Amino acid sequence: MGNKQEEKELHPEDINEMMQVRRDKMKAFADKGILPFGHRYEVTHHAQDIRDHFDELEGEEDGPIVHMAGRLMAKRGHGKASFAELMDLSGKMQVYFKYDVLGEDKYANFRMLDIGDIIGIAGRVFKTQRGEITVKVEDFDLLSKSLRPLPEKFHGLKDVEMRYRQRYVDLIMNPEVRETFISRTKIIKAMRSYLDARDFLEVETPVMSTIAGGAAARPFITYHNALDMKLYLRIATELNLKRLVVGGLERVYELGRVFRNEGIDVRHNPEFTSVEIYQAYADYNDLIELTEGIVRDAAEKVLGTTKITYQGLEIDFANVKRISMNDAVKEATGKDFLAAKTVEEARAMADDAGVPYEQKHGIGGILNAAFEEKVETTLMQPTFITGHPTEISPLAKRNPENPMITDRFEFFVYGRELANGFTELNDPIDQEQRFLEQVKQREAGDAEAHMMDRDFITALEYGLPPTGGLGIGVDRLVMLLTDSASIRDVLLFPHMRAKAEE
RNA sequence: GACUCACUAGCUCAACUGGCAGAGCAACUGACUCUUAAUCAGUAGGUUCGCGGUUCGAUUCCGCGGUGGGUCACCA
Repeated sequence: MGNKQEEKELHPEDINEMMQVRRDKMKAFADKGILPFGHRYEVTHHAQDIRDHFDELEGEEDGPIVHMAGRLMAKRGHGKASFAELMDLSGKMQVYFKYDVLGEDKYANFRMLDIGDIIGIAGRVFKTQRGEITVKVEDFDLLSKSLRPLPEKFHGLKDVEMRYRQRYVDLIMNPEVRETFISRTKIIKAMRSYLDARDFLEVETPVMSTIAGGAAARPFITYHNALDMKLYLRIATELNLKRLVVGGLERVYELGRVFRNEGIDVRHNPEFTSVEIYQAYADYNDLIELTEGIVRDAAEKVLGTTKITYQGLEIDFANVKRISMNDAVKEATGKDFLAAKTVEEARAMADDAGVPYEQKHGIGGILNAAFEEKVETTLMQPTFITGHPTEISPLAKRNPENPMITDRFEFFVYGRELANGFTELNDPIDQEQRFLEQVKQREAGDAEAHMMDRDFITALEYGLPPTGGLGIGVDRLVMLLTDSASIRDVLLFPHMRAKAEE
């Protein structure tokens, strides 16, 4: 007890009784000459390897010795024999500690272990009378003493705030979380290999820049001390990638983080992962096919099928629809906005259809408002919407037949935008006019309108080949393929407000 | 940013209209050499998110604040 008092003075802050007990055990191990925090351990088998190769490994007396390492997740003591569960990357394995095998001292050491401790074991594989594959421990080492108690073994960690803030505990306690993030990595790998196989060059462009362009969004602002200047975190990779196509890198893509200073909800995190892809001499139709291919391939590689179930809804990526924005709106409202000759006429149609719009909207803006209001959330099955108004597409090339609209598409699944692409605007004169229009909107108070990017105009003046471009929201694709309801469930460390103290 | 719901032991959750704050798991002590949410007996563990207020009395009612979830707004 005197010892306990001493320890309390060393850690006066918030060490509760359970943590104190663990610190005492750590000290007891150290007093016995056992390092509570070990060094390396030669692992020969993961839990899954043992299950996979049980036939070769089995043998209480003469089977080979296997070495495993992992976290102790459960202890079931029976006096002089105990079962425990050891969890490694591949899963859990039952291990058996027996007084007769280990001897008094080591068995006493085992009894001192806590759930959560990381140990290495050496033992032989056998099957219990109940038929469970188990490793009978002949020797073990404490590799890392755990000083904090884990959440409850049966219910796991439920508190969503703690799951996001302390993802490491979530990963320990909830195996499906681990699966989700393994899937995330597989999806990203699948996208890379799909693009690499088609001769796309993966590149990296600056995250910090003096102009945040390529999307309609408010940027984060940071500051460079030595240069004494304001910098923006990128909101898209688009303009730099097109510069590279000007430079002759005909097929490029960048898979990386972009940052947008906007609200947070189940679909939005301030930083998110996008992949943007540019292909010279292609148009938006080629990119629609590429989008379909990427998504289908990722689904097949991760799930083995293009048919997924998302939040209870069956979605088949092999069955994709395509319809123009105007036709989709026409179907939903009976109004042909592109037939409107004047803004007044379009406004009357919108009023009639119960679509709210703003004064700044032209015909195209009103069509888009009608689409967002009446169509977007109904697009549950994979659907490519094409022909977006020029007014809302400052970087897309106009449709040759109808300059009101662009050769653009957006890919919707479950009522959400998953990808966006278009034939790139490569006419520097037109691009400059569009930027000027954006700047006007910006000056009128639209913080999300584009900034003027003179150098980008210059690049276009050197000549951008006809090019198709595409951006995919990687997090959203991962959500769909892992059946995750919130973007936070596919981000290892979603953005959280800083805690007041700590 | 608005609205709304939540916050109780390490974790998962209880506590009727305001009346001594409880359980399971985890922990601790003991029993137990094939259990698997092991079992059995016992013990300990709380600033009920924080600060105010109403009340004889607040986990409960009211106000302000914090954090989180959801919906909306903005957007991908």
